[in-house]
Amino acid sequence: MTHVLAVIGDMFPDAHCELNHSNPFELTIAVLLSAQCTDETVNKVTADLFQKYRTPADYLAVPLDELENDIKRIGLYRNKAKFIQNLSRILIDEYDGEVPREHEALTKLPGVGRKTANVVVSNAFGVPAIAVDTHVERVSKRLGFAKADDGVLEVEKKLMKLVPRELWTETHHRLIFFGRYHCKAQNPKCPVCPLLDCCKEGQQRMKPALNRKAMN
DNA sequence: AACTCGGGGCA
DNA sequence: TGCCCAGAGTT
Repeated sequence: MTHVLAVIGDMFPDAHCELNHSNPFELTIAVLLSAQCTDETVNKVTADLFQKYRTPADYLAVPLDELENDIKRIGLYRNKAKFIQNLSRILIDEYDGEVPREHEALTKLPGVGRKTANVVVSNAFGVPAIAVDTHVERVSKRLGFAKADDGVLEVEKKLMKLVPRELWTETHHRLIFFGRYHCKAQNPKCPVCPLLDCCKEGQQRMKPALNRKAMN
């Protein structure tokens, strides 16, 4: 695992959270919006969104359909608009308008699941965490850090065991970049992957190509 | 465990 | 055009 992280670190030395934000509240909104779409798409929307809405009260000051329209370029926008207004109400009523720093409290917010809470605590509050999204899950399974039928919680536990706590957040960022830009769901770059010699799945994927070579 | 939300990106 | 996607909630 240490070797793998070092290699990925060389591939993506600047791995970081790609969602544009300038405070915990904006990060929470951005991660919530990022469900099932790329960070790039989210950033296009939040560029204007964060100019118009700066506080929880701002999101409650407009009708639901206006907020829906403001995030319409993102998928699942009806759910997300509702989540944002309900979440804003709770922040005002129960947390003095601030995003709570506790993981438990975060996951109770509408639209905020385990993955979003992990991203918020690690990127906004400096608490070590490994957020397991589909990229981290896929990469972890391909590299053999988790079993194929493990759920996201199981994958998270296994990764945390393999990596010292102070490296959890960095590990999360590296695995995300590796999965997003190299070890992609479709057409992963196995032929040029520096981890091929320690990746069973990659070797398996490369076999047909080797067989074709042998035929020639 | 399966289903739903959904426009954007990519083949 | 058709397919999949940096999730979370409901049934």
